[in-house]
Amino acid sequence: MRLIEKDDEAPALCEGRHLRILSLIRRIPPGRVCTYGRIASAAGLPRRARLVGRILRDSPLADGVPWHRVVGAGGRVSRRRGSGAQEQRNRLLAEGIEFEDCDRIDLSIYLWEP
DNA sequence: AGTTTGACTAATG
DNA sequence: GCATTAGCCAAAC
Repeated sequence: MRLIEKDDEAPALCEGRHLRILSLIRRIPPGRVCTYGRIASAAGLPRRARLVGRILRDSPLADGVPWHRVVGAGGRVSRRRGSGAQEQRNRLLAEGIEFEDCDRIDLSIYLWEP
């Protein structure tokens, strides 16, 4: 039996975590949103909200996931590089989501929980 | 190998 | 409300 000499299994574990998070995001229905923190908790990773954002930003596996339906706690669209935030706003508006005070989403209406 | 950097969040003043 | 702090930790530098 071959001993594990290197860390060639670690990436698979990371990838599993990524996939678990991404598959949750995929389940958010159109016209609804979820938060980074809730996605993380639902994936069994409480207090790992930053990981969710980082995956959406970096992972090549994030192709095709409705990233625009993930918002910050309190229903705010997170800042980021480029015009992604505006794009997210547009997509959410296109799905019928209304903003309050021009920048906040009412989670009591639009929040989707896994 | 140590430090910095975030698509985050809850708590506190 | 806004600023700060602390917790979080994988990637990038």
